Amino acid sequence: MLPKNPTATDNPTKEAIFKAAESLFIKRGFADTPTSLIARKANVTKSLIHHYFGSKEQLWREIKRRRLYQYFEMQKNQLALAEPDAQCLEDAIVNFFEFLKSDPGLVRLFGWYLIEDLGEPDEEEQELGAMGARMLAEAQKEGHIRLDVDPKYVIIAFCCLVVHWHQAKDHYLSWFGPQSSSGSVDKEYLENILKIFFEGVLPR
Amino acid sequence: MLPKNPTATDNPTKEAIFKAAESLFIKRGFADTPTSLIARKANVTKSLIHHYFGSKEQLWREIKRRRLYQYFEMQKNQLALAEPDAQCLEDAIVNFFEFLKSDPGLVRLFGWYLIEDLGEPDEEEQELGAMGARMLAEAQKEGHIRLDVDPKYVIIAFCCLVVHWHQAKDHYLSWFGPQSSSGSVDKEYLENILKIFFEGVLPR
DNA sequence: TTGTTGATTGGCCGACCGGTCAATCCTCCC
DNA sequence: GGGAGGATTGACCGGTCGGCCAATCAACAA
Repeated sequence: MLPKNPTATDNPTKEAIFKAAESLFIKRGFADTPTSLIARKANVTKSLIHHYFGSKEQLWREIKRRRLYQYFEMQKNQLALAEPDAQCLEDAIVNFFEFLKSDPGLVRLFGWYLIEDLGEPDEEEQELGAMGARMLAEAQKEGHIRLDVDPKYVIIAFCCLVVHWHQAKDHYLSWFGPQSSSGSVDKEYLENILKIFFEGVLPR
Repeated sequence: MLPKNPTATDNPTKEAIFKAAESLFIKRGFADTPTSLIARKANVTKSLIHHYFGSKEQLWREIKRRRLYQYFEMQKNQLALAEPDAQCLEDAIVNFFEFLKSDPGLVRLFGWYLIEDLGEPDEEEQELGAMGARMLAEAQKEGHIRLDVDPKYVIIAFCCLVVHWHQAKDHYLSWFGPQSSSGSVDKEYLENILKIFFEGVLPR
C-alpha cells in the first residue's frame, strides 16, 4: 500500500485549479471568493471545479488539509531528531520562525482556519503538540528549564510569539511609524524575543 | 463643542441594527453575513439598514470604528496614569489580559480586522503604541528593565502573548486533550507567561 | 386642518451566486 | 474504423445577493 501523500496529483488541470483557489482563498477568504473567479484564474470553466472537487467547500477543505498536513509533518520530523535541552528549544523557535517567515500564505491560511468555525482538531497536530510538551518536560528533568513553569504553556507562549508576529507584524509596526520597517525587523524581533523568552525582561 | 463620542446613538432602532450586525459580523465575518439576516435579527426590514447606514460596507466600518475607538481610548487612559516601572508593566499585562478575556467579541473583531484588507492605520492606536514604547524606555533608563532589548519589540511580544492566546486558546489546548480545559486555564497561562516574560525560561 | 419631516415598509431590480446537465472533444485501445 | 471513457465546455437553473424606490405611517408644527 502506497503512502497516502495528499500533495501528490498527476493531473495538471486539477493542480491549476488547486493553486488558483489556494491563492484566492488565502487572500480573500472562502466566503468572498466566487468559483467563477477561481475558474478564470485557472483558465478553465466553472464546471471543471465541480468535476474535480465536487463543491466549493470540498475544494477549500482539500486545500486546508494538504497544506496543514504538509506543515505538521515537516515540524514533527524536525522535532523528532532534536535533543531535549535549552539549545534545542532555541533551535526549534528559530526554525519555526524562519519557516513561517518563508511562507506567508500558510500564516494567512492558519488565520482563516482559526477564525472560521473549526471542525474536529487535527490528529497530526495534536501529536505534534504532545511531542513538544514531552520534550520540554524532559528538558526540565535534566535542569535545562526552570521547574516552576508548565511545559504546556511554554509551548503555547512560544507559538503565540511566533505565529502572531507573522500574522500582525505590519499592523504593530505601523504604531511606530513607517521608518521602523527597516527590512531587518524580522531579525530584530527574533533576537529580542529570544532574549526575553529565555532570560526575561528584568535585568540580571 | 461636544466631545465626539462615536458610541452614542439616541435612536433605538438604529442601535438594534448595529447590535445585530455586530454579533453576526463577529461570528460569521463580513462576506458571509447577508443584510437580510441582519434585518431579521434586528426585527426590521432590509431597507432600514440602508436608510441608517448607507450600505453594508459602511455599517461594517462603523462597527469596527466604534469598537476599536472605545478600546483604544480605554487602554490609553489606563496607560496614562501608570508609573514607568516593572510593576506597572506587569499591571498593564494583567489588565490587558483580563480585558480581552472579558470581551471575546472584541478579540474576534480584531481577528477579522487583521485578516481583511486593512486600510490606513488608526491614529488612536498609533498613539497608544508610542505611549507604551515611551514608558518602557523610561523604565529602562531607571534600571527596571534590561537595556539590551528594544522597547518596541517588548510591547509587540507582550501583545502577541495576550492577543493570540485569546484568539487561539481553544485550538492550542486541544493539543493536550479535552481534560486540560480545567476552567482555570486562563489564570494558569497568565501566571506562566508572567514568569517567562519577566524572568525567562532558564533556571536562575 | 394641513404640510413637513423622518421612520418604516413591501415590492422589485439586475447581478451574481453555486451547482447541474447534456453535448462535445480528445485520446487510447480493440 | 469505431467506440469507450474521461476531460472540457457552454448554456442554463433556482435562489440569493445588495440596493433602490414609491408608498405609507406617525409625530408634530403652523
